[in-house]
Amino acid sequence: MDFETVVRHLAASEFFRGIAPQTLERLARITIPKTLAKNQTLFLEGREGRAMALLVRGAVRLTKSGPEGKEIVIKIVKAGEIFAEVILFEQSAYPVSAVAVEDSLVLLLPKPEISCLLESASFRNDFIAMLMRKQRYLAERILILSAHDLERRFFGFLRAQQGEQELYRLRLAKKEIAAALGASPESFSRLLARLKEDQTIDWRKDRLRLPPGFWRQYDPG
Amino acid sequence: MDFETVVRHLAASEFFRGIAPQTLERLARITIPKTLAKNQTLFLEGREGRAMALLVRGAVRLTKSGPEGKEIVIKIVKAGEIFAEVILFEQSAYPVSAVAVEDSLVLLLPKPEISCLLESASFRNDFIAMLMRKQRYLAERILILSAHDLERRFFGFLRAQQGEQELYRLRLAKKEIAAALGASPESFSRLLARLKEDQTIDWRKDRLRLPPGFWRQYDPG
DNA sequence: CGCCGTCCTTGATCTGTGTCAAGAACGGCG
DNA sequence: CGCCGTTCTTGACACAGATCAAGGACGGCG
Repeated sequence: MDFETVVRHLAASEFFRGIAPQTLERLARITIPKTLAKNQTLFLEGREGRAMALLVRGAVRLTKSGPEGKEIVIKIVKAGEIFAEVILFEQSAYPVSAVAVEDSLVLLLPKPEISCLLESASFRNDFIAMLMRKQRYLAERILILSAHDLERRFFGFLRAQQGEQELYRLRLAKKEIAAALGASPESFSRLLARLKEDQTIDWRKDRLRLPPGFWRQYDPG
Repeated sequence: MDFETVVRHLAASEFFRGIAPQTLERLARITIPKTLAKNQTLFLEGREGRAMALLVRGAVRLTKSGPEGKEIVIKIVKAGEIFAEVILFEQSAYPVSAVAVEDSLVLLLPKPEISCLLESASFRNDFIAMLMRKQRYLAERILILSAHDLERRFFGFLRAQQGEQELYRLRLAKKEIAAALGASPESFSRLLARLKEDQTIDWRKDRLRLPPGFWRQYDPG
């Protein structure tokens, strides 16, 4: 990938929007673009790292592993988002593993340059605001995983992923979604069977349709 | 509480350690000290707020409420920690409720002054590092809640609270601990009964004793 | 001391979800 | 097209933990 393209991707990202052009070029000079095939691992939990990542295209699953090799999904990163920024301060080991769930393109941004950018008050504010949004997201996820049943988690997932639509395009495999919901593929399959039975959803291939006005009468609890 | 005491508390906190004395005094001038009785609410989820908080003494439970009034504990804040810093950027509504679990003392630090402090590179680094620690904590908590059984969560809680000791002082009521573990009081009570039966623990009043070498042979998974 | 409210325990039962197993559907590839 | 590995579904079963209910212990206070 050529330099110009990297600059364009950076400039297009919500995150680096406000950065001065020459700063951006300096940044672009040290960013490492990397394409990931579906299921390819970007980094593993516990490994050392010195770069944070901007996901330009695709989707990446962040997981932590529990007892007996159980993998818990912490977050599915979507295009435009930053991840692994935790590496920039204090600790140098990734707290999660990152695996592409679709063919993806990431830009790796080495640590030192980012620290410089933080001198700028506006970038700093954006950066901190991003961290706080993540903190809220994780707190919310704790709530969802421990207080919502699978059905609620599923509709919450849909909304988080693509907003309150009537028609969804699901690019992830069902077992991927099950994992993201913190459930087994079997349980998720049973949930879908039940919802189909009740006429609440209509799922064909990767398209999911909800009845009109579904979200209006839906109570997130 | 007098001005000098506030300055002393601020200076003593790990968080404001590196701050210049005159800056600290300026900060102290606008901080609002507040004592909380056990079970007193500091703020409620969803309410507007403009101040973050430093817990000087005591302990505070942060919760989110789920369907049917179920309260999920996100974190138990211990003395010396900052909380509600999420209020400083982007959104002005608290994402959690904060209730004292012991008699406590908090210092409320209004937003504008903190923004100024971020100009200092060293404070900024500490601040961001703190945010990242929290992010790790929350990700870890997601793992613990969804992949560890109650017994593991209990020992993990002990360690997180007071490190790997043989003797613990538990200031919280059992039902508080149960809630912090994401379990019902009944389940927790049964767990304790079982562990007592197995001679793994000895719990009298608020003192808990583990057999010597317990942590060496304990596998966190 | 005795009362009362709260916390704790214990038992019985319920339920959502995990696990195991086996077949069915799908999708890529030769 | 047919094969084979993967994913998906379905059924039977297991189990941790929730819930409901009731009794017991404790602590504060009059």
